[in-house]
Amino acid sequence: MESVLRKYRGKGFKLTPQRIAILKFLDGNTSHPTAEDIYTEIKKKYPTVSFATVYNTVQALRDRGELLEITIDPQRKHFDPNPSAHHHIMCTGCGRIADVFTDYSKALTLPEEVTSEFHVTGNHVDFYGVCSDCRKKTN
Amino acid sequence: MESVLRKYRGKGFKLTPQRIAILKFLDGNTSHPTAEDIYTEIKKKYPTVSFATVYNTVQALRDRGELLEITIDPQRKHFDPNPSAHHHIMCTGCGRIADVFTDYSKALTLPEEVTSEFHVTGNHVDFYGVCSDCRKKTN
DNA sequence: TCCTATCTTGGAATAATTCTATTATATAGT
DNA sequence: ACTATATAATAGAATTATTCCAAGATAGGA
Ligand SMILES: [Mn+2]
Ligand SMILES: [Mn+2]
Ligand SMILES: [Zn+2]
Ligand SMILES: [Zn+2]
Repeated sequence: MESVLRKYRGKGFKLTPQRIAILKFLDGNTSHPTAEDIYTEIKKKYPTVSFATVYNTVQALRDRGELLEITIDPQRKHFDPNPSAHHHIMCTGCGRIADVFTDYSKALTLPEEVTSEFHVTGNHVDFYGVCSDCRKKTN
Repeated sequence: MESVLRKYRGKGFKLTPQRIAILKFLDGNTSHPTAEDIYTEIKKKYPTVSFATVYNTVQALRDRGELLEITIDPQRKHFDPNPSAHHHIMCTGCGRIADVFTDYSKALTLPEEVTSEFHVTGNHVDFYGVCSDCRKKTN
């Protein structure tokens, strides 16, 4: 879609072919890819693309609030092009990460001993479970 | 305390001097140390200790359910010798991680679209904020 | 079209973690 | 207390994730 690119034009964000490919790959992507996932995909069209470009681009997007770093997986970072407040569930079998769009903000209040010490700026709920595919396999 | 060691005697868990030092360091420790934090501490008494021993020991403890891996920090893993269900808040200034003992389990229900796909086994809430020390500094 | 700040790239550097082969030792069983 | 052996400690290499760097390339404003 052109709309993906329109968002970045004239904002001091250079739209190079590699970046455009990354933006298109991320646009609407709910798979929570790792840097390697992105790299592997972009490499199909731009075989000379480097990891540095992938990391540079996700950092630039993160700095603009267009992308989140997900820490749910102890092994590596995952990236999420949906920067709106939501949560995640990871399958402990295959590592797949899915979205959870429930708003828990009302319930996630903190005790006074914490709020007196911290100015709270955000929260994120990690759920863990086993997906249906993995349940079939282990059965 | 001897009680720390008593828990592991006669359970196929060898109590070597290095492990005892690690267990004592972790016992009641609420600082959520990294592997390096543990290594640095144990090295004071056992200068030849290796990272492999630290990682081997925390893995053994994790496998026994005596220790949790905390993923709240995108930079590195932290370890928590308190395996009971609780949550964390990290200061985005200094990286300090504090405990949150509120029980949110009642509120953290998942929509049917998620529960139909995942057998949920656990959850963890990450809070982010700025601690009072860091607020002073930035002011 | 030209200029230049910004980007891309390969490769090196860094950092976190895991692996491997060897040596050492805690502890169960005698 | 002694021994045997399963388990652990160690150094260092390997792996993996991520960042840094210097040199050449280019997007996009003037
Ligand atoms: Mn998401
Ligand atoms: Mn804790
Ligand atoms: Zn799965
Ligand atoms: Zn702080």
